[in-house]
Amino acid sequence: MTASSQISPSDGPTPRAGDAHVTALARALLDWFDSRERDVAWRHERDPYRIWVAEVMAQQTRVGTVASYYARFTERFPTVFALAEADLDEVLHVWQGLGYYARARHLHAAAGQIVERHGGEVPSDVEALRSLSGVGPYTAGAVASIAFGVAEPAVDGNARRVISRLFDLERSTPARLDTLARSLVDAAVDRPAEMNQAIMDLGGSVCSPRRPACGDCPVSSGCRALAAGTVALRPPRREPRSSPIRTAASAVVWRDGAVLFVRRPERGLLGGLWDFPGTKPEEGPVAPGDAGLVEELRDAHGIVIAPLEPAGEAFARIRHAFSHFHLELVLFETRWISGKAGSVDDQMAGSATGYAWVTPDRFEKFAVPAYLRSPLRSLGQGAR
DNA sequence: AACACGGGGCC
DNA sequence: GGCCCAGTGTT
Repeated sequence: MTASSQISPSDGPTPRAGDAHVTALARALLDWFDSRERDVAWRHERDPYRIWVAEVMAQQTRVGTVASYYARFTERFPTVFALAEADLDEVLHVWQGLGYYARARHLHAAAGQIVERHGGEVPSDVEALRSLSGVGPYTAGAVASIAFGVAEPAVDGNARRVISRLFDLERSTPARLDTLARSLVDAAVDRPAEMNQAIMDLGGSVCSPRRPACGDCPVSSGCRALAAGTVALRPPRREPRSSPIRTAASAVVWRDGAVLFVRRPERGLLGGLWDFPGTKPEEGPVAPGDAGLVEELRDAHGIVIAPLEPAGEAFARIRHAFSHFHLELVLFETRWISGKAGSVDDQMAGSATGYAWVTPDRFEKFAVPAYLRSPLRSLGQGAR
C-alpha cells in the first residue's frame, strides 16, 4: 500500500511550502523511500568525502557505470589528503573511460582547496561547498544534505523531471525548481537527505523520461501533470543540437619497439589524457587520408616521420560519437626518423614533457580516450 | 543564454 | 546505429 490514496489533487496556482499538497507529497515520498530497496551502493556512505566523490561521479553518468569506478577511486584515494597529494595524471588514469574529464581535474583541485581552507574536512556549509572547483548547485546541495543533514535541496536531472511533473511546470527554471524542491525538503522535517534522495530515486526509476510508470508511482494522485495529461510534456525537451562530422588523422609512430604518446592540453576535449599525435579534427565528411599528417608532426611536435605511402593503408578507422560532434579518426602506422620528444629509455619523461615513448606492455598505464582502447589492444598484440 | 564537455544504455 | 541523457564552467 502506498500513501498516495491520502493525497488529493490540488488545482490551485503556485504551491507554497507548508501547504497541504506539498505536505502530502513529502510524506508519501518519504514513505516510498523508506520502504524501498536501496539500489545505489553509496547510499550507505557516511563519510562526506566519499559522498562528495560519488555525487561528482554520478553527474552525467548512470549509477551502474559509476559503481566500479567509485570502488577503484575510493580505494586508491581513500581520503581528501590522498587525493590532494596525488598526481593529476594518476587521478585521470583512474577516471579513464568515465568521460567528462574536467570532473576529475576539478575533484583533484578541490581536494587541495579542502586541505588548504578547511584542514582536510569537507565543509558542511553550502556556500563553502559551492566555492570548490567543480561543485555547483546540485553537488553542494547533495553533499550538504546527504553528508551533513543540512536542509538544502539537491536538484539533478531526475529531480527536475519529478518536480516539473508533480507541479506541472510549463517552464522549469532553476529558481522555480529550487523553490519547490526546498518546500519539499522543508516539509520533510529533519530528513533532507531522504527527501532529496527520494525525489531523485523516483526520477531514476518510476518517473522515467519516456515511459513513466504512473501506475506504480507513490505520488500519482498528487501529480498535477498526470491529472492534466501533460506528463509527456514535462519537463519540456530541449531541441536536439546538430552533431557535425569531424575528421582527423593520427600517427602511430614506432621507434625501437615503442610508440609515441602525446599528452592533450588540460583544458578542452579529453583534457590531460594521452593520445597519438595528429591533425586537429576538422569539419567535413570527407576522409582526410594522410593529408597533413607528416607536416603536422613536424610543425607541432618537431618530429620527423617516414613519409607515408601515397596509397598507404590505414591501420584503423575509428568512428566515435561525442555529444556535440562525430569523430572519424584514421590511424596510420609510421616510423620515427628524428626529433626531440625524449628517448625510449627515458620512461619518466611522460608527465613532465607531455611526450612519452611507450612499449606495448606499458600502454595500460596511460589514461587514453575510450575510443583508443581497441586500437591499442591491436598494437599490443602485434609486436614490432 | 548558449555552448563545451564523454560515454554508455536504450529502442 | 542513431537517439537520449544532463551538472559545471566558460563565454
